[in-house]
Amino acid sequence: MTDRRRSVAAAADGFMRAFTVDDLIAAARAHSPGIGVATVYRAVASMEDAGALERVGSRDGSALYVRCSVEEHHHHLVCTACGAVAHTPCPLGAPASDAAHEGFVVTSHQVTLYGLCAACATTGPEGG
Amino acid sequence: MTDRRRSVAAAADGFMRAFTVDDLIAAARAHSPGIGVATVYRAVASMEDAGALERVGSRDGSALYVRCSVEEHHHHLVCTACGAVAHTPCPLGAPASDAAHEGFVVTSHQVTLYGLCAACATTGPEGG
DNA sequence: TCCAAAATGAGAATCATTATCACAAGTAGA
DNA sequence: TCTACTTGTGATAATGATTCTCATTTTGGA
Repeated sequence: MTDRRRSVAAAADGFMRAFTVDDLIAAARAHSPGIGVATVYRAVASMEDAGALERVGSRDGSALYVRCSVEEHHHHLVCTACGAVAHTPCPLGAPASDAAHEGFVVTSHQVTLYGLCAACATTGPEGG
Repeated sequence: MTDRRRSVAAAADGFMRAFTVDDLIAAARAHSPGIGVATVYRAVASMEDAGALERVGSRDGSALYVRCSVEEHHHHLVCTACGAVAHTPCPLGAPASDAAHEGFVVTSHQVTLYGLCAACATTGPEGG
């Protein structure tokens, strides 16, 4: 792993919520001022490949990512108010991964739960 | 509903699998030869708004859609071999929509199951 | 040190999507 | 009929995220 990739990983670690590649570029430049756009995109691709990043939708045409430090199969809770992301155990379990649905053999799945994080749910919509 | 929008809806009805907007433009032109790109995008937006189309991920940077004629809450089974899409009842049920996960109040969710449709599962990877 | 392979940065290129604009069709009121 | 207004349309420019290219630098092994 190179110095640049370490910077990108560190920058990703710093986010408490979902981020775009653009956010990540800005954060990575705090660690490595001259780092280029293409380098961050390449780092994101390889981290996504390794399971260290996961895409959780998009915002205004940009892909949204979250950092995944956990190894086991899990999914994400995305707060629609503040963008905070939490991990949750897979709510589907074996049925989704193994079962056949009218002849359709499911091999993988993608689940994202949207709602309000504890803080936003407590303060209400006007609580910011 | 205008003639153009009817053409787009009819074109969408003709797909047995997920399609891109580009696919849809080509199909819509079979019905309305001169239909413009922007018109199809506008029709897609309004159909998605009305629940008649649903986005099920992307392929090569283009959004993928499926036609949704069913009204009730459901999700999609996407065949990774041939792209066929089937509807399936929500595998999560009430827990996902109502329950709190460590203070996180879930209000909506997105589930997509990937695998092989009956035809591709039967013929095997080399059969498709 | 020397070498091959991989990584990097700058910026151009690509391409899906959106915005703009002039025009046509439809509606309502007088 | 005439006018004002709204909405849909097609062509095309603009936007912007992402990828590609290429010369250079870095890395890891011997």
